[in-house]
Amino acid sequence: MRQRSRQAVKLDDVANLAKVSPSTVSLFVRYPEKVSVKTGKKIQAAIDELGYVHNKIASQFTGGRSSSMAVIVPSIANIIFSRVIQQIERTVSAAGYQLSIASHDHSLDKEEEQVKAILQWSPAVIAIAGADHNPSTVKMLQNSGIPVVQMWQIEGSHFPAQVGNDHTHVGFQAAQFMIESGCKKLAYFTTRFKEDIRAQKRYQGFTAALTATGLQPVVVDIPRTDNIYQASRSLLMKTLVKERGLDGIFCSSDAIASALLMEAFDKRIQVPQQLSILGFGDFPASAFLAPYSLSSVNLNADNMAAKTAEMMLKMSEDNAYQGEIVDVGFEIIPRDSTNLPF
Amino acid sequence: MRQRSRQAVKLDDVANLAKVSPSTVSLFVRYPEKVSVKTGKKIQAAIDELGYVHNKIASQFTGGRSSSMAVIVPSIANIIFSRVIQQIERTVSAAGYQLSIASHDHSLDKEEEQVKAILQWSPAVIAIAGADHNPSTVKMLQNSGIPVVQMWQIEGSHFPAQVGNDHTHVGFQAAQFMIESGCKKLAYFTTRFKEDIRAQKRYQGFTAALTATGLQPVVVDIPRTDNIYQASRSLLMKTLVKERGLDGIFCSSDAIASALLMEAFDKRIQVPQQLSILGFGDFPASAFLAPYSLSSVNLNADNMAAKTAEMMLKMSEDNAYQGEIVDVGFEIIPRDSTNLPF
DNA sequence: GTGAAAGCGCTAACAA
DNA sequence: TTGTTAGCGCTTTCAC
Repeated sequence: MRQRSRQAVKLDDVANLAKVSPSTVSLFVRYPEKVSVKTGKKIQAAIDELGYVHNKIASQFTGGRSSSMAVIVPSIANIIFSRVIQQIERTVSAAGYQLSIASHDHSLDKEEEQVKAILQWSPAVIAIAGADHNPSTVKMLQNSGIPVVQMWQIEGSHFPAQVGNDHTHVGFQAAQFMIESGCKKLAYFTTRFKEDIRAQKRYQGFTAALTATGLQPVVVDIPRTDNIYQASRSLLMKTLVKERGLDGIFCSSDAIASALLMEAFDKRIQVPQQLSILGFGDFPASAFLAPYSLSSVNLNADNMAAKTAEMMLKMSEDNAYQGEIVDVGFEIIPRDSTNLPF
Repeated sequence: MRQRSRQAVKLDDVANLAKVSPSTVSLFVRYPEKVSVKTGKKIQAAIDELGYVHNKIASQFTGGRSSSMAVIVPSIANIIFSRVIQQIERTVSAAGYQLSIASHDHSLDKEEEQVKAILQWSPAVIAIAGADHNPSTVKMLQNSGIPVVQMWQIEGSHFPAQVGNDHTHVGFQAAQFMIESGCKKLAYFTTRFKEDIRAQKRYQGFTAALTATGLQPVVVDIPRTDNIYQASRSLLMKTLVKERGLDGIFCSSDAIASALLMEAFDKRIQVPQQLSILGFGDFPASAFLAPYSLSSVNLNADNMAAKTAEMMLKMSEDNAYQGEIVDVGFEIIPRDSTNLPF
């Protein structure tokens, strides 16, 4: 690793030049308002002249105050997470925190490693997606004394701070919606079903609603691939042939759903008369697809991100605040790809 | 801010329990292979028993080795950046680095702030998107002694390490392609034109190619909005009416392009006979849109991300390595939305 | 509002 | 391969 040369300009140098004590400079750098205007000006002049950069590493080392935060998600590239990360970054960076990110691609072991690595930096707060982790991951987090915000999902009870949705419930409502809109045989299209715990939860809810109505769910687990659109499209006709009478599909993401929509159009399958398609995530494009717009489950992700960021800040600033459980709710947005429920 | 309690278990405690010296523990924690197997086992046992977490802050403070890296982009939510970040995170975290991210939404002043904040943490390397920055931003980076990888764009000469594309050239080639495929009147659809410097560069190249052929470019700057798909769609007909004879559009992203494609379909505009549409970024969905797939400029973003990450690691590990300029190239992918060039 | 003194937890030399 | 020693740059008392 690159050897960092010893810091060129340090706080003491600024103090010397400004003819004040180091502790005054330290105060000024962190809380400018706590220093008299006159002294502040002198110090600022010295800082500018020397090009001093405040050393956060030394600062945090000494003072025990952390001004970094971390967020751990399965995937950064997934549009739904990237939007959330974007918003969290915006909020916490405006409050003076540096944001670290880690992703683990739905591997609980990788997640454990990522948590371990993050704890070594003692961030002020950690936001982690999902409720299911390796036992040792949970233990590490709990022992660390670092506050955790569980996001995305509000199931499970490892942490008192949770912002997100009950995915089992989402799945249940989705099935309900499709049944009420007239579907007689339903499938659940997903990918990485083995790894994606939230997708499993939604499927559980989906199944519960179906069996309550005497229906049998079909699962299609789209093989892992470089391009989910291609993979999804290639499975539609096969599935329709194999599962005769299939007239409704609930997808694990709008990417899958819009791919199916495109394939249905190409193959002249009437949507929604012959086939209803319901997405998940309500991507920005979904409302504006042609010829059919895509019905989808909107997760209030922006609201979730805002609430998560807010809670992160609050937990960082206020020791006593333990967080709370916020169900941000969801909404099934009916568009062209599904019939209206009767 | 939350007051971190003094560290419960420290390296010295581990050393005491394992009956070795602190420096041996330190060595073991960082380079396990440099300690004898026997001693290593003792130390590991002590670490496990005490639940010791290595303090990277103290480590970095003392030793001057940084094991964090930072990446600065205009936007995290933009699919093209989120994929790049994902890949960089994967690579550098596998090499033991923590990745910080910052975004500035195309504001050079915000970028400057973000750079300042990041420098305070003295990361091992900084990757920054784009070649244009405030002069003081460049100065800060250069004075910091921290290696910088300029990514996304290889124009400009502030830093010897650059990975990306020549966006002026991309714009030129795009125009060339559309002219050769028969377009007589071309428009450039973009958004945030004032802020997005790369979009401007592409437009410059685009214009250069047009004027060389005696054509006049039209620019449509889509107003800032919450949903680019909606905003793009709503501008197509207006533009076609206003700019009679318009028969080709080069878009600043595949999001805009696919929205126009949808709108064209809805309005029964023949694509590509009446109107050619060329995207930028080659989103995963673009090849699989129906009824027309979208022609687009593929930027080899995955390759760019890989090269960037590789260079970041190399610059971190090897003091002497100054980086290099890598043009990852691009490819215009002809699909249904454009005619074949004659 | 400002200054003096002590020490945070670790690593880098060096020595053994 | 392991131990000893010194000190990184800052913040935090506690004075004044």
